Amino acid sequence: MEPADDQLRDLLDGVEEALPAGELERKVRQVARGERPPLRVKLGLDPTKPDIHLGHTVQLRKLRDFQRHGHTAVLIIGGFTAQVGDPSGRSTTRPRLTPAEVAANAATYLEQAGRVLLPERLEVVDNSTWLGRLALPDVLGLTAQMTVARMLERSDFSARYREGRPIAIAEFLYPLLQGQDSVEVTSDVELGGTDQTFNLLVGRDLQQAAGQEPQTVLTMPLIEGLDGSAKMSKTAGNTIDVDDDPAEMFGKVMRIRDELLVKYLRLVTDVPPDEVDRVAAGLADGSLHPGDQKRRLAREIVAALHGPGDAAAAEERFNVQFRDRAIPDDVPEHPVGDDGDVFLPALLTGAGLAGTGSEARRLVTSGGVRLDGEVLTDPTAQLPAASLRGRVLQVGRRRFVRLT
RNA sequence: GGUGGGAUACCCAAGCGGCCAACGGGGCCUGACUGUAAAUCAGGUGGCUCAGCCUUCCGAGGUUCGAAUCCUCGUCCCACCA
Repeated sequence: MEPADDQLRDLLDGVEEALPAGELERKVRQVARGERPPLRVKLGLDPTKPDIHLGHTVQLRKLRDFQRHGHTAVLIIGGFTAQVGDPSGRSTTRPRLTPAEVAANAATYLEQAGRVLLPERLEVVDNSTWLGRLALPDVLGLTAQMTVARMLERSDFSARYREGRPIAIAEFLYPLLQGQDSVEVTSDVELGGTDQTFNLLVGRDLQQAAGQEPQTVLTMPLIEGLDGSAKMSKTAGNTIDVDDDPAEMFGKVMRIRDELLVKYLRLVTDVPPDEVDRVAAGLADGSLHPGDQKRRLAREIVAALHGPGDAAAAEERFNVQFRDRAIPDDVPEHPVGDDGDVFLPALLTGAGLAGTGSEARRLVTSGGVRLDGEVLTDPTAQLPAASLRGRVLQVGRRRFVRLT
């Protein structure tokens, strides 16, 4: 184990809050002195949606930091808790998922989380293995540890309560279940987003009641999504998904707001902290151009999740499509008939470039449809099928189809 | 359990018998500008081979020449009281 100071600087980089203050330092030093085994660091992911996005990777990356320093990552797939629904930060009750949906999501989560985590010093467990076996007396025992008043101290609950929106009793149970996970895996540290603080602290209480040393709580900042305002979430539809293909991922990163650049650089890339500080200063005094730095960010992110080769290819494609405003060469194909005329709105909907004929007409009317770069103006054009073969139909700046 | 109020397009929200495919805002889409950033500006945002037609305003009936608007029943939501 390396010197504890270096390790601590690394582990605390980007961390929003470490509770209680100084506890992580103490634990890490104990490990460094050989007074205790490597730390067991817990991160829970509820497979409520099919894909992991960049927001999740903030925590996964932190978990990997611990792995790199010799600690053990305990990744909990919340097969059971996903069906309860985490109320954190929610203004409404989450829709409940079926076990089948949860199982399907869990499979993709594991694969996607694996792109960030190291394969060694990794434990993966599904909390339905123990939570699913709790009997009513066990559940009552858990609920006895928490008071309604404490639950209502949470801003998300109190806001909902005040505004008369429903809070399901199952939602009160959620933090207790998450805390029970900590008892089951005897975690020394638990990671989570800042909106998880309450849940993470409940784990401490339950561990103490079970005679365990309570876990240290480490919260990571939430990152904003593509729209720049809300936190990144599937519900808001503003995610950059781990599973996005390289070109799409590169393009999405280029679309984030400038204000988020430094935060992303710090939280979702391997760029060293000192370097991030240097970039931040350069952007502030105008010596660095945001466009260049965003390119770099996009390269870093795509390279980390797909590979350097894919990152270079994605950037090249980006240059062609947006800098040169040319037509990329790997566009999907759509067959046109052999003979007769093709009605333009039908062609657009058939190729998936418009949802309805009406929408297609509107797109043409507003000048958003191009054929080989040439703007089409007649919304009801009848085009000879033979003349379309091999040409590229385009809607807006991003959607292309090659007619064959 | 009682008494009031409400359900309008993706979201919020006007409309309260014809001028309503339905004001306004948000979001989203397209265009201009640009660094596929932000900000700004313009247009669009139910369907349909579209100067027209068709289907919409929680659901089912009804009144009327005519209903999102009035009546009846049903469903769901909210507030106050218990």
